[in-house]
Amino acid sequence: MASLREQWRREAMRRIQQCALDLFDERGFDAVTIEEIAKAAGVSASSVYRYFGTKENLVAADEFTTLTADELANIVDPADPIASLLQAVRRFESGQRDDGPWRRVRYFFAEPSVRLATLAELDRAAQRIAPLLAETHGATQARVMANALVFGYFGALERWYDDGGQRSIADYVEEGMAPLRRLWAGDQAS
Amino acid sequence: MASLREQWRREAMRRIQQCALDLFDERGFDAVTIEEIAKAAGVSASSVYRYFGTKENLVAADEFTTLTADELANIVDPADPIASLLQAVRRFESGQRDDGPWRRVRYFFAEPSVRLATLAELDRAAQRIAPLLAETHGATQARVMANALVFGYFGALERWYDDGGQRSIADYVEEGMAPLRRLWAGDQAS
DNA sequence: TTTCATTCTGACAGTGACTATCTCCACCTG
DNA sequence: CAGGTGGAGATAGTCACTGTCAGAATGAAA
Repeated sequence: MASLREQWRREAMRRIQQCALDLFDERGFDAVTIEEIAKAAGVSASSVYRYFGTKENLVAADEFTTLTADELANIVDPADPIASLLQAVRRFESGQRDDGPWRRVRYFFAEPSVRLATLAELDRAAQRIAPLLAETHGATQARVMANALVFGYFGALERWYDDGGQRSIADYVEEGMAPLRRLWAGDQAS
Repeated sequence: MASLREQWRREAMRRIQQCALDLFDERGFDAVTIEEIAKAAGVSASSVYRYFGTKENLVAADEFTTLTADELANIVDPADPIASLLQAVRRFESGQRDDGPWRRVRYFFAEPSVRLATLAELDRAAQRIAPLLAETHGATQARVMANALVFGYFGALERWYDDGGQRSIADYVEEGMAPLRRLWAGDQAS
């Protein structure tokens, strides 16, 4: 399954993303062109677009997006999705390369266009999560709850950023989303 | 205050938006260029950008954005913001011109780039609403709740769209956001 | 009414993100 | 190894968007 092509593709994507972040950190997001990133990573501009689609996705592209429907269903617990979220956040925080989440997440809030791309990611995530929540609620309520969950997380993440990223992200999620959690606490009893 | 210039500006914006929607309906969003819209509305392309900033905002630009901080504070009731939202939605639905909300809202969900612009609008709205909710909760919880509120509304709106826009939007908001409302029901007692 | 300052408009040129298309070469398969 | 496939690079083109500048309409002061 990990064919030679697929392997090389993953490696190229990682290299492109690293080069892009290096350049962005050095000269600012807007001042760097795709052409320069491609040259730095030793690929063509076409490939950068093939892999990432947009310039913003060089930063906003999340491992989360690549999950299959089955994997997602395994992660999300319909009875307590916020616990699932917390678990995923903790894994994300410890799983980042040496520099931690700050380097990438910084751009979510510092660069408006990247913020937008992040909102798009979350929107797509909510669309995938909503059906999983429809077991306990109706379709409309499930859709609302999925959005509340996903974008509520974004709000907590922004608070983390506004505070300078000192404490852990999970702390902010746990504190900020505690009220939302009450919404599912009732379901468990039924 | 309604100076001659301001008056003409409002009229021009309305005309540009109408021409844009006409062209979009006729030939599709992507197939229409700003230049064509400008020509149809009898203004320069520069003016279109001056007024709306982006092509997407020709559709997504909401009266909501133009509210001052004071007006917003008057609308949003921190003790029951969902009631405030419902009120605003009902006013919006009845206040639309003859064709109803469908014509514009359709693009929110049919055209991906417009959807993005709408998310950006909502994001900005949440940032403004969060401080108003901070009286009852902490800053982080207020931020999360503001996002849950605003993007939850978006979810309900999408359900309305998916169902073909037959029933009223307020119905979907009321049904879909009922669980969220419980979060503030506790505050009233205290 | 004339004059001056301000502000908005249109025109123009430029940038760069993104798309479409083609050719070519490296990988998989029989 | 031969033929098929799909992904990579190169190129040209589109168009959203920006910056700048001169000129015209506005509003106020002389």
